[in-house]
Amino acid sequence: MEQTSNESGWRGSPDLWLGAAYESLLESGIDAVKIMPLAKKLNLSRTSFYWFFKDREELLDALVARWREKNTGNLIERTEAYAETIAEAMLNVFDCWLDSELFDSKFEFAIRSWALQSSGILAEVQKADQQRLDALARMFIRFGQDESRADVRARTIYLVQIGYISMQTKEDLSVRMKRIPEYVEIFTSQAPEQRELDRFFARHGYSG
Amino acid sequence: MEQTSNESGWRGSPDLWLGAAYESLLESGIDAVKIMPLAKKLNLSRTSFYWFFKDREELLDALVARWREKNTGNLIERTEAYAETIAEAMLNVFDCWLDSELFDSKFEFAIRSWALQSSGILAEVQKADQQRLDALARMFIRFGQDESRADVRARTIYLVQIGYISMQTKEDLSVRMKRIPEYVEIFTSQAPEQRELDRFFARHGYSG
DNA sequence: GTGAGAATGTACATATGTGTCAATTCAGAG
DNA sequence: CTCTGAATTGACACATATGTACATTCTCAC
Repeated sequence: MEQTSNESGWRGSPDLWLGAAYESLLESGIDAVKIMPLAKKLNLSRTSFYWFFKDREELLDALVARWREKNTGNLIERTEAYAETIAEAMLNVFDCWLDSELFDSKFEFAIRSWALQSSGILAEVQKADQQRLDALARMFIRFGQDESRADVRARTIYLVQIGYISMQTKEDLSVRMKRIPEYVEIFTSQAPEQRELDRFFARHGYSG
Repeated sequence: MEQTSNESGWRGSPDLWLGAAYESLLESGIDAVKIMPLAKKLNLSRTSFYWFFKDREELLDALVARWREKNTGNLIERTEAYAETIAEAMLNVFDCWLDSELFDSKFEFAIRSWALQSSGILAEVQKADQQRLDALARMFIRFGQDESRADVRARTIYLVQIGYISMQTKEDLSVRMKRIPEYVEIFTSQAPEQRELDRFFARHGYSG
């Protein structure tokens, strides 16, 4: 139910409204992020919203900022993590797809859907895509792939994940884990070592 | 500007409204498919809509039906087309991603975004995903892959395409064509023959 | 406790959307 | 030419949204 920054006796706060906006965005898309429904959800008078935000626009901007800061940063960080082999590096990136602390898939999907109706958001999304693709390609190059190969492989990995998000599948951890070795092999042309897999499974609390 | 079934002297028709709805859906998402804006777009009185459709609901249903009939059918058909090698079969499927007559990517994306806010649509989309994935897996099995491998590869191909759609990239034909051989190799572990590529390029009016 | 100002609430003006109904227009058959 | 019913329209009732102005309440520091 999201109830941050409520130390002071006041009921509302920018974060409270932003949190409610976030939830509505994920559940029903940007057109559901309206002040009246949010007020009802928070049991606050609609107009008190305007004490914290100039208008709806300002709330939406805050929402985009939140997304920008979370998803792209962590992904790039994972592409740069220490790894001995390309297979291990790949598994580092997979961390993002399994840990919602690192990458918020539902948020990502909601933002991309929003991009359909706003060219400003579309530009944001495409900037993020480029940054992420570049980071992935750098990873392949670091492990000795030539540039064109690195580019297509970076794309493949990234597209699979975006596709996965867009499918909105709710799968069991074990189902997804079973596919991991095969994915690593497809994306890197190199099967992961058992110890690499074990390390990966362990950090996601899965016992193969 | 879409102006089908206008033989009779009347200005409106169910198809005219449906066409306008389709355009608005693709441009701005399902929440933009409202009767008032459509009427403005068509220069018709808002209320004449109700002569052809019971209500907005009925229009949206017609929109989903249109999608269902187009995209899934053609994709499955391409997975079953004649091919001598798995690489050639793969290229048959790629036809869909390059020919908007076979697969309407923007339509697909708009429907998937809609699924975010409607559980009915989500169910439709997930049924379509399953049918398409099954067809792709059957293709790999036909060429001798074991079931688990076929499943992951089918997924990879499909997810890449859904991801591509979700990225909403507008790329040059030549840029995409250059990546084709590499994709075939990643997805099938088999490089395509030059003659296979040539046949593919030819049917998409591209001279390598 | 009291005052300042942070936070909330009520009332108003305005815009956009849905759907019904009764009146009207219009194309084509007879 | 005129009748008929297909297609169109404007007026109405209603719901939901935004944002402003002003009054009110509540919390905390003093």
